[in-house]
Amino acid sequence: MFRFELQAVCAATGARAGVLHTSHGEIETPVFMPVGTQAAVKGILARDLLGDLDAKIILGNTYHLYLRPGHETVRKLGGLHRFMAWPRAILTDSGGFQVFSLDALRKVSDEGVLFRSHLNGDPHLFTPESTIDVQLALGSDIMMVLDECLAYPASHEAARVSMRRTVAWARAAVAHYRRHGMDGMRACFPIVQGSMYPDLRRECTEQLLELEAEGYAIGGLSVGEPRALSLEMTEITTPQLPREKPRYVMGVGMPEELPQYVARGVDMMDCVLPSRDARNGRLYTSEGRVSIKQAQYKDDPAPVDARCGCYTCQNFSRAYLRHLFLAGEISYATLATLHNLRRYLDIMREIRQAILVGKFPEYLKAAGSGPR
RNA sequence: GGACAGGUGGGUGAGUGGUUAAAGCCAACAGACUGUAAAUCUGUCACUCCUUGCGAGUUACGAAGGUUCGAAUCCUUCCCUGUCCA
Repeated sequence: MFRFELQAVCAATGARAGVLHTSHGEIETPVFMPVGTQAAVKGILARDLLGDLDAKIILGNTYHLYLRPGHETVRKLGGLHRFMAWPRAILTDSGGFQVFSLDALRKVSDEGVLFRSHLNGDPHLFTPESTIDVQLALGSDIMMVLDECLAYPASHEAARVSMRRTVAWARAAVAHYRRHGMDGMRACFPIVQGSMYPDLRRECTEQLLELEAEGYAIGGLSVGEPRALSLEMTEITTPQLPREKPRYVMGVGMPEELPQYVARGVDMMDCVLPSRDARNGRLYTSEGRVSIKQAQYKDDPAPVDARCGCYTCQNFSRAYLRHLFLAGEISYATLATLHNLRRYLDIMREIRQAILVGKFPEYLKAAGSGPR
C-alpha cells in the first residue's frame, strides 16, 4: 500500500520528516533519489546502492526506457525492478524533462508530444495516457504525469498556455492511471508548472489539487533561472499542498541547496549532479568542492573527504583519484560516483535526524549558504 | 660506401613562396555541468610589452648560407633518422 506517514515537522521552518511506504520498501524522508535514467545509475552497481549507499529509492526514465530496450521488453523480463536487480522503490520520470531538453526533436500539441528518437530519428508520440502505460509496464512505484517543462525565461503568456496544457495532461494521466493501475500499491504524481510566475504556480497547484493525487511534484525548476527564484517558486507552492502528502521537487539541487528545499517543506528530491559531477571531476566534501583534476592534488595523500565514511574515502587518496581521472580509468567513475552520492545521502540523513530531534533550524544555520 | 624516404611547436601530424605563431588530434592547464542525447562540453596552450587590440615587438618549422619585396615552403652544403642495396 502506498502511504505517506508524517513523523515530525519543524515548527520554525516547516521542514518535515516522514516515511514513504511503498510495496518496495519504506523510504525515510526527506530523501534524495539517485538518478538511474537508463535502468542504471551511471558508474555504480545496484550492489553499491543497496549496500554502501543504502539508497531506498532511485529514478528511472520513461522516455529512455521506452526507446531502449522498450517497456514491453522490460515487462516481459519481469519489470524494471527485476530487470535491473533493484528490489527497492523506483520512481519513473514521465519524459516531460526530455520534452524540454530534446527541444530540437519534438513538437508539443494538446494531444501530446510528437518527437523524434535521439537514437535513430524514428517518430514517436507521447500522450498523457501512453506515458502512464509505459510506466505501468515498467512497474514503477511512483509514476509521474507527462508535463511540459518550459525553458527559462518564458513569457507569462507562453507559461500560462504551457501550464494549462500541463494541467490538462495531468488530468488525463491521472484518470488513465486510475482506470488501469490504481491498486493502491503505487502512486502517480502530477507536476506543478508555471515557469517563474507566482500566479501561474498558484493556479496550477490549485487545479492539480482537485486530482487528489498520492503526492505532488514541483517541476520546471533549475532550467537556467537564478537560484533564488527556484527556491521562491518552491516556497510559494508547498504551503498550498496537502500537509499529509509527499512533495517532490524535481531535478534539484546542489549539496548546499538540499537543506534549503527541505526548509521549504520538500520531502523528495533528485538530481543528476552528484553522479554527473563525479564523472566530470567535481567531488563534494564537507569542506566544499574538490575539482579532482586540478594539478594541486597531484601528490595529495589525503582522502577526498576525511570525514566521509564511503569506500572511496576509506581507501584512496586524492592523488590516486586524480590519476584515475586523468588516465581515463573506468574505476574512477565508480569511486567518484560512490563518494558523491554518499555525500548527498549523508546530507539528507543528517537533515532528517536534525528534524526528528527538533534541531533543524540549528542545522540550517550551521549549513549556511556557502558551497559544500 | 650507395639508393630512396624523411627531419615542423610537449607528443603526433597537416601545411610545400605571401590571409602561418603555423590546421586537426593527443597531452597539459583552467572552467562549466541541477526530473542525464554527458566517462560530456568550453576556453587557454612560444616569449615580452602596452592604450588589452581581429595591437606592437621578438624568437620559431634539423644547422649554416643563398634566391626573393616576402621562405616552414625554392637552391647549396652540412648534420641527423628510417628503409633497402653493398
